[in-house]
Amino acid sequence: MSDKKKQIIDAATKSFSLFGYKATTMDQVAKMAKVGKGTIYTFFKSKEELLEDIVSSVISEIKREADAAIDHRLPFNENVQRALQRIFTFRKEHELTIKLLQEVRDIGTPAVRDVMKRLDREMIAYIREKIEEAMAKGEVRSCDSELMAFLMFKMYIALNIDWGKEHEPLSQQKIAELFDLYLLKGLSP
Amino acid sequence: MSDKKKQIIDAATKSFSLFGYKATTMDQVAKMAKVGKGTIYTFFKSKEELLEDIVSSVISEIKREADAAIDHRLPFNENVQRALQRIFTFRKEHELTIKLLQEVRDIGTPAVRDVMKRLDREMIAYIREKIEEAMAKGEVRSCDSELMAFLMFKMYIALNIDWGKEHEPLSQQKIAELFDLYLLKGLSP
DNA sequence: AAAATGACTAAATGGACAAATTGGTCAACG
DNA sequence: CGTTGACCAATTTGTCCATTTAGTCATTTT
Repeated sequence: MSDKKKQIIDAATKSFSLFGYKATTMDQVAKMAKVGKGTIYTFFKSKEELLEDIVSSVISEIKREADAAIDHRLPFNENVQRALQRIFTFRKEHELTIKLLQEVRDIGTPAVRDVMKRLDREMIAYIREKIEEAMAKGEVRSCDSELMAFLMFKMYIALNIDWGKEHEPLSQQKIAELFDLYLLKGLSP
Repeated sequence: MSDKKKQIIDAATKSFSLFGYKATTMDQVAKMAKVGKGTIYTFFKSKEELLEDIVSSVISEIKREADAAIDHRLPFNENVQRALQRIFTFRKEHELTIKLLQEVRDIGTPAVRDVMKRLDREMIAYIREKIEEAMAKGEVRSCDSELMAFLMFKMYIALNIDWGKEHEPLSQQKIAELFDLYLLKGLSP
């Protein structure tokens, strides 16, 4: 990748993280990246595509991190939980995802909504892969992997994020227990 | 309840259902109810309280309907599903709840957000009661009933509402199966 | 020639101000 | 005493106009 493209991506990432997508101007990105504004448009056809590219990188990074959390000697239920935990820890701790999610909640910028929806879909697709691998190995019984991944994702959000809004947040340990008891029990072969 | 109060409640319910909370004016309600505007304020201290009272009635109505769906000769898992099904069918089919939920999504009117949050909390409390009754009878193993009710509620939303946004909606039968397999299995004594 | 640039444009946004609307009150009424 | 609608303060809406912004492209730089 060219030097200038990297500078642009770095600058935009920093600005999106700091001010959000809407409040970031292309002039600002150009200045921070120390390039002319026109240069940005030789690499990206619009502001929206710039965001999409950056979020694609984030998605790859999250998948890499989730993969790193997986230990193939451990059973499926343990691994899927480790992966989910990493995914949501990332979302909660990385400035860019924090800022973008906040922007969706507070302003509802359509471009950001779309891109965060894609992030969700990709995370579900990732979990789905893991389920299918486990199914192939006979670690879990056969099931609709898309639906199962969707359910795991939603349940994790419920436990990890939603519950904490009106109650004392659950420990990772407690979440793991519940996950095991209620969701994974039904999956055992 | 006085005649005039009923007229006011009926008019407001109709107007909220038709135009939403924000787009309903107190003058309009007064006119529809064929009373002076001041009369409204002898029964309700504000527009918000009028909404709250109406939603309280809706909550009671939903609970009554859910209760009617329960058959004490059937096992817990069957009954809890029947109740949940009724609850969400109500939300999807009644003009008032449809309009108010739409208003929260599209405009985010704070008063409506608050009142719909309360509706959710009350539904969870209702499910919680059913769980505790079942626990007392030994139909399900002992557990944190609040947490369990919360999980059931969230899972039902995921299956009944969220899944359908990006996939072919699930049949009630399929939802029941999944519910049984994944959530209720972990609850069996 | 290819890559980079920033002045430029059309469109969107925001601010300031007036006009209209609305939730809530209360003196008067029957 | 229950009811009312004219009235008020406050918010919302409509309307300018100035500013800002995403995106383009003729020109410059390499």
